[in-house]
Amino acid sequence: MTEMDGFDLKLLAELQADASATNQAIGERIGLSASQVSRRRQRLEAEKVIRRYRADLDPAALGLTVTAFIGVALATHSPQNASRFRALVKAIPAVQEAHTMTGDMDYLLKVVVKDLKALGALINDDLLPHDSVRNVRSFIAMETLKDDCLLPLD
Amino acid sequence: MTEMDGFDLKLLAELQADASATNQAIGERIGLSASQVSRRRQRLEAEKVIRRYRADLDPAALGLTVTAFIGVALATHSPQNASRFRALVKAIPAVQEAHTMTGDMDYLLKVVVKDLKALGALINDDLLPHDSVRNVRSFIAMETLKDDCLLPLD
DNA sequence: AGTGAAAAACAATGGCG
DNA sequence: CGCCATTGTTTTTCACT
Repeated sequence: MTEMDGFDLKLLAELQADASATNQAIGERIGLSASQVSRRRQRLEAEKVIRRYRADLDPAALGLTVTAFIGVALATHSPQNASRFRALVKAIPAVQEAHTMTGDMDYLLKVVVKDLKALGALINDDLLPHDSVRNVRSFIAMETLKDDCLLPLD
Repeated sequence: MTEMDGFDLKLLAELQADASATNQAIGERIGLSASQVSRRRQRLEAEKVIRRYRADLDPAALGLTVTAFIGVALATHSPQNASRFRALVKAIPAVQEAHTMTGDMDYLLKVVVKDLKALGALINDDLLPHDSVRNVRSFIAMETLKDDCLLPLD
């Protein structure tokens, strides 16, 4: 992995905030020519510092009104059980994030669904019946104050 | 907000998975000409269904190795206190998400930091000393199984 | 609602200072 | 690393169905 200088960090900051800006426009803001922005960008893509480009959609506009976090405790901690649970969460599109956690819960999921009924269905029909799951505890987000997904770049 | 048809949903699914694909390539996959993809895309942008385009960066490549969730209880639930806490989390770049929650914790934050030391500093220097905060409880992600940010589009 | 072919904008290279 | 010119690609617009 190559060293990153201040220009790279500024470029990354611009790109994660708005990837639709032209190399020219970004260059003007960070003090670099368009061709240099292009070159650095290609390097950062090749190095996989930039993983991909994506459109950021508005959940509310798509009728997805409920965000919730679900803490999951597994039935046992056998490797088989863990891998079956992994497959389960990967197969559920509503699951945005899944982390294995320290502390009393084994997994923490972030889910986005249409309404509370869909959340209930997800928990009762998908999660709880699965053999690997012992129990779940859900926390519903009433309001989202911040969700910008902008990594802190020093 | 205009009605969305099957083409729009397919287009959105493509764009949130890979926004660097050309209109031509997307058109071939969803069965539309490049010019139609362009026109629909502009409409979805104008309607703010597409909020923006972002580069998805690799936290590990940037030295951000720790993801944690922090549950926060406020000292009091006065409007002033709530708005001061909002300002606080918006001012901390390490905070990726902040939600007000049902249940026993008032806020749930998702933070990404360099290491455990930085997490400790964030909690002890930024969060706890703030007058609006009563206490916090943190959960550290050991491993992230899924973090694709792809909204479920029926 | 859609296509296809122009025109305009942009990205990507290479050479040079 | 900036600048310039060139080439190839992509987006966007327009005429048409």
